[in-house]
Amino acid sequence: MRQSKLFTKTRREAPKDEVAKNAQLLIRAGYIHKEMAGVYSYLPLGLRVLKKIENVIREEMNAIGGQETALATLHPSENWKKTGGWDGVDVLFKIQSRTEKEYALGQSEEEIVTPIAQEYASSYKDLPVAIYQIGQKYRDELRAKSGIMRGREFGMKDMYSFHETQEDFDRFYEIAKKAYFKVFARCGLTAKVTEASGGAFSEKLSYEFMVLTDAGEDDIIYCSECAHCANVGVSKAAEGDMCPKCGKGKLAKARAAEVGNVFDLGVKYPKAFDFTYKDKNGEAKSPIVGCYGIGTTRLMGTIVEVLSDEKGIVWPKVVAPFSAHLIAISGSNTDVGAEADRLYELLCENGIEVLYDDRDLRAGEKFADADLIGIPVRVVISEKTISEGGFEVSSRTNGETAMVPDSDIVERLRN
RNA sequence: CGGGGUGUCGUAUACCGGUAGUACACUUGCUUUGGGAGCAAGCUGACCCAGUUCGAUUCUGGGCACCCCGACCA
Repeated sequence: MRQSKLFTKTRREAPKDEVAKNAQLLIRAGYIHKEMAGVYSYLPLGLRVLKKIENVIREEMNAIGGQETALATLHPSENWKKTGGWDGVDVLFKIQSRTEKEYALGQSEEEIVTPIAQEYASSYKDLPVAIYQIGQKYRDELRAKSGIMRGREFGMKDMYSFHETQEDFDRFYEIAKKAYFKVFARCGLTAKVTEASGGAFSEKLSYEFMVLTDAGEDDIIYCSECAHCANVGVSKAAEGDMCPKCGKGKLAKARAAEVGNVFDLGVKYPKAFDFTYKDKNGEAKSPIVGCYGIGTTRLMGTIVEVLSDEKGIVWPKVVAPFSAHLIAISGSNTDVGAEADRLYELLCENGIEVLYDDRDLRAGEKFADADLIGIPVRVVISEKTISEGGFEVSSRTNGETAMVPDSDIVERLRN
């Protein structure tokens, strides 16, 4: 992508109505555009990041047997009335058509996925099964806040699994939990898993995946030595206590953002829809249902919150909009421009995603933009690098700079 | 939803009861070109509705929007 053709531009100032770091940086760098409180559009750069995050999640969900779907987001009200959600879920957006027919906007998909599973999973032979989707969710939040961390329209991956027994659900939960840790690690984050209350629709405990950041909305207590972690309020121990699990570590308190969660929904939804399958003995049984969510847009916001500095965003490689940012400092020297064009074509031919700053600007502005946009690797071509017979490659993460000869550049950028 | 705050070019800001200035962005030209350049010219603005007033962007009331704290939060 030539930056001269990129739809968006950077800006020096953050809008005064955004306080959250994630929104300030993402707007300044041209990733997102605010439409209203809690609703953002994703521009070319932002969509690239979002798609990469989705792909990481997709790969990990597929790896544990999840099957991807695209479920409806405009829902019949009857399904919500059957489960009690029509009156019981206060964040549910309800809309009325011209003919006064009522609909709900999907804030979650149990009401859609359960009847579908009912149609196809009528035998124990069809279980377990896990289906998921990645798409828009709508929640009528009383107060949207924290940029893209809590919106009224947002992206979420939600998976639903159906099992014969509680044991089988527990088995799958462990698998899903490992997959979740992989997702967050690949996105450059360290997640902790907590036990929390299940909310309005499950009496059982749920598990929340938390990433430590002041931009979060939850306070957690966690062990410095082992994996023990719990929400303040649920935890029986307090800050400064010895860890009740390992007995070695001290408990610390911190703010965290919930980037994912898992709920044991039991048989609530199958009961609401009269969904039973036939077991080996021909008896009708209700399947155990599990629900697994990851907020994709919130995850993107969390990455920005955690991985950024005073100059801008520092994307991890796997989710960066491009893998390299090529900057030509040519001035009036047409040789530099020609050499940069040649390298750009070479990288494209080799399948390397590169943002090529071919704009007629001074070096300082290009560097400032590159730092703000946060692509992990920067490649500079100038009179200086040409005279030294290579390209200057530097890391956005640690600032390390090296001269890389022409013969090695493709290989270097692949890694 | 309770409390608090803010609405001025695209963005950030200033001033003012007498019709709005600056910076960046944008357009044109010239110079410049390794860390947000310089000169010149140009374009662009008072959230909406009412009231007070000779006159309102400014004061008052209402509405709307946005932000913050809280409550809420699959």
